[in-house]
Amino acid sequence: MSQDHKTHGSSIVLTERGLGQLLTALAPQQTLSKGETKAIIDLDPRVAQYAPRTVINSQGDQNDTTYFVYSGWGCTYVDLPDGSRQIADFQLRGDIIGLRADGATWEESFHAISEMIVLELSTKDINAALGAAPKLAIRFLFALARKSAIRGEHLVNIGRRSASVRLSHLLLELGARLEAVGLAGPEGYDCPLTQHDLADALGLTAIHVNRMLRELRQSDLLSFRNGKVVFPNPEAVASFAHFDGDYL
Amino acid sequence: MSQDHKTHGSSIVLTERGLGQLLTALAPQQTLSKGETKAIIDLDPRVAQYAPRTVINSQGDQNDTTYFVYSGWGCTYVDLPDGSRQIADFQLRGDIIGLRADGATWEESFHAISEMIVLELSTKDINAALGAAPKLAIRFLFALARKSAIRGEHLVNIGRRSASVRLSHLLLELGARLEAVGLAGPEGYDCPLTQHDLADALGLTAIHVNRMLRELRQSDLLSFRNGKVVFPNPEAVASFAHFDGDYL
DNA sequence: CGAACAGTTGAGCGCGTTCAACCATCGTGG
DNA sequence: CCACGATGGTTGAACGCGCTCAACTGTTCG
Repeated sequence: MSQDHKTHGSSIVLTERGLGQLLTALAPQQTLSKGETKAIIDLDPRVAQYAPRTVINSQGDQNDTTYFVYSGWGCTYVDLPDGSRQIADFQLRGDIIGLRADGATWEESFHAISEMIVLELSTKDINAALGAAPKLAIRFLFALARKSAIRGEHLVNIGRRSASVRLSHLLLELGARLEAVGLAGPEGYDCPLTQHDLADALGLTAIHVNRMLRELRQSDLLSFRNGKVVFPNPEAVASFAHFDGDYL
Repeated sequence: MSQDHKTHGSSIVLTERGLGQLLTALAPQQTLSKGETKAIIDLDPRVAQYAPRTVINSQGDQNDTTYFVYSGWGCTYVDLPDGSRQIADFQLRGDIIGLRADGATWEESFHAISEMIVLELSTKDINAALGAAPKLAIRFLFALARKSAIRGEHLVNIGRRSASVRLSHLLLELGARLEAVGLAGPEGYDCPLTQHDLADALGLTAIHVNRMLRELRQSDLLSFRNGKVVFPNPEAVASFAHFDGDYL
């Protein structure tokens, strides 16, 4: 527990070889070529570890950092003047956070939910490197397009679906994303989220999330207790939630 | 009035010089260099015109097209099994739609609200060209990052704000985006949206949008009648809606 | 042992919905 | 030319989903 993990995380020193291994694990959707891996390593990324429930980057910070998630759960969100919070997306292994135009402001905060290990790179350096590594730029483009599709699905979810469907859909999405990086099976997964986190992602209150979870449990659609999400009947929930993972 | 404008639009033939002019108008946020413009022209884009209220691209279509908006208003949305609709974003002059990984499916529909003129390019061709034109790839990356930020703000809007604030926020956002491309002043703009469109973007019903518009009009915050949005007191609405255009 | 935090359950309220009319405008065809 | 249907907008009444307020339980950590 470093003295400054709240804003900077504790730094971990890795050999170049270790970094390469991290990176191969970082691109689950699309394997990086050797050249691409090298392009990132040349940027001299910092590997940082953050304790659970710490802020990694706060909205409005003039912070020039882009993050790659190696392990743990995080979320990007915005705090509102009235004290409420909206989570835009959860950040899991392999996700990229904060990629943007050099100089553009970053209007969301980034928070570690469980303990996280992330790669930190200078956004400016990345932008410079992308010019020389077009293949890498395209990969980032597609990663961003995927993230954008996920946000689109969240919009549909919050805008047009009932609370119980909304909740099941999100838990199914997280399951599918975790499965893609080998952290879940079709029957369930470990989930460090609180009911409050879920509420903030779904535009609900924690109290109502609680009631919906009970309802879903009682209808044998899914159960979320003690940090474990379980789908007793995967087809049944998917159909109930109108979940189709093609957008992922 | 082509016989097939419903799915394909009527094609317009332009000289290379005309295309160049179109493109300079297309990148309002960031001026394209000559080389970049040429890279796009080399892709042999098709200029198409769509009648108001026609579908340009339907969700699930195996369509390999990326669109650039030259003029008019459109929206990307998804239709749900129960007949409701969620608009993810409105598409205005200069916006890019449908950029994605080669082969990735496109889970949203694209609809012309007013008459639209758009550039159509093969996504595959774009992907190929980006490899050779890294600068262009970075521009697209940033355009996408901006779109992603807009979606994030829409999530906040739908998830955590009351109907009247939500509505004002969206109308302010559209105003700011139009202003950036020279189609609006701070005091208002022409808007071809129906109350139903607004409802579908905001996760509300058209009936409630109607009531909120009346409320906002009566409190002198904004008026939207006969296709014109007017802000009698721009500072007052912005403060009421907690609108800060930095994310745009 | 007590404080802090997450989860649980109940009662009642209110925002936004649904259902139902009705009006205004516009393009069309008899 | 006017009748007509279609579309978008407007208003009222009542319902209900999800919220607020409040109390209580369970667990973890100092």
